Amino acid sequence: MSQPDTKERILDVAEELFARQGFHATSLRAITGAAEVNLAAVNYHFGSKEALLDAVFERRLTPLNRERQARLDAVQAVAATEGRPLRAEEVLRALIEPTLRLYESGPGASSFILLVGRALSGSDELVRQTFLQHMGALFALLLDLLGQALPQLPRNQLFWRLQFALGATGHALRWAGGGLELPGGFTQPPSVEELIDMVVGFSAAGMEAPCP
Amino acid sequence: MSQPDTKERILDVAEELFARQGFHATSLRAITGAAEVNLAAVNYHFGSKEALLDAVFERRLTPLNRERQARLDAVQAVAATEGRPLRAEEVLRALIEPTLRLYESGPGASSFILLVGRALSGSDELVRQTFLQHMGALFALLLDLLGQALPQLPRNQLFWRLQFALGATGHALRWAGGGLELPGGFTQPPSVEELIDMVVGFSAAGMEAPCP
DNA sequence: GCACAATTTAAACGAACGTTTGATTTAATG
DNA sequence: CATTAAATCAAACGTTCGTTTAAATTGTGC
Repeated sequence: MSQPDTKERILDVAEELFARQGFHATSLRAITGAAEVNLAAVNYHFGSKEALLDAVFERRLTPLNRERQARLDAVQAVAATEGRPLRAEEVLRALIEPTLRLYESGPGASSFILLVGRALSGSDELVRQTFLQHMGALFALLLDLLGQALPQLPRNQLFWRLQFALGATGHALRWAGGGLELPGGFTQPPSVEELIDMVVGFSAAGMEAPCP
Repeated sequence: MSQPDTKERILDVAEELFARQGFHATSLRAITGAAEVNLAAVNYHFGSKEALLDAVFERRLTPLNRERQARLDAVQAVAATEGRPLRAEEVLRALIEPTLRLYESGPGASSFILLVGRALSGSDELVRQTFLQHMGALFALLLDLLGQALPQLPRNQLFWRLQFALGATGHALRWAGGGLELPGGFTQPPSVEELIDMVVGFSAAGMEAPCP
């Protein structure tokens, strides 16, 4: 018999299958089968399949958002004591780095990274809405801080460039989470460090592009 | 009775529903119901649901890729006659602009734009594979041209930056296709022209960022 | 050890899915 | 008009889905 904690085992398997196959394409029978629990366990412990999705996000996103908030606070504090304006690069890094660093916290985390990447892309509206619900007001704060870092950029341009940065980041998360296969296999995947530097550098340069 | 062309009506509806709800979440009954044709019509005319997805991509992507190829050829020719190296901005524009300009070709095209945006994000592996199959060797050509435009950039960096650019572009396509709702609604959607300029400008700046 | 709640189990529910069938209608051809 | 192929149709196929039920099992407090 496996470990006794049925809820955790269900969460682990659901996280992986929701990420790799999508929410709709994953059946409760596939989840409970892989988790070696009874089919009815999901409805007993979580209530429904949708509530299970919510619990998958909740488990990881609560501590992750706490860390993101702390890093954004720290970035603001450092800029204030140094008497300089915020830099777009450090704001983006405070958002992106904790997410990709989840990769180092265990084998199951890469599935969650992939799930976030796919939630960002909004292919499944239910997954995207559940994700955004857990993100709360973080996007508004992000927009505000980037507005301070790029005061010369019109609000409209700022909003869309942030969207593009999120699009690039989501793509990076999907790669890092193993959700996309390398075409031709001619390029080896980078380390987490390198990927963070690349996507932050790319996004920061895009946001700081001269206004056309 | 409606128009006689059953196949076209099925393609139109399938394009819209596959884009808005996803491939797995769209049933043949929903498609045939909205198209006002018999349930068996899909299997009769296309063979299967998967073959229908293939036909949806085929109808738009064949002429679209012809135009993309022509524009990439033109960009190379102009740079050659002017005796200067390629610019990343014009290469990216040759790829992105024809796609987003589909928006002006009719009301149904926005659904296809959304579908491409979601295929790029790879949330449904079957949709992504079908899409990539129709894209053929275009990605390899793109990588080659961008390598000419940015000769100082290591091949690895180039590959990943192109991925980020595709991620940003995919996000723009999903917005333009109406697949994502504006949060808070505080920003009005831009025109197609503006969106093209913004995403091309963002991506080109990201690709040309100094090597860290 | 007994009563009681929490959990797990096997089985079944109705609904929806993609696909197939065979009859029927429509269109085209000589 | 008669014949034949193409297209449409209603109906059913077997499968899988999320959810529910009620009995069986396990764990807990007295």
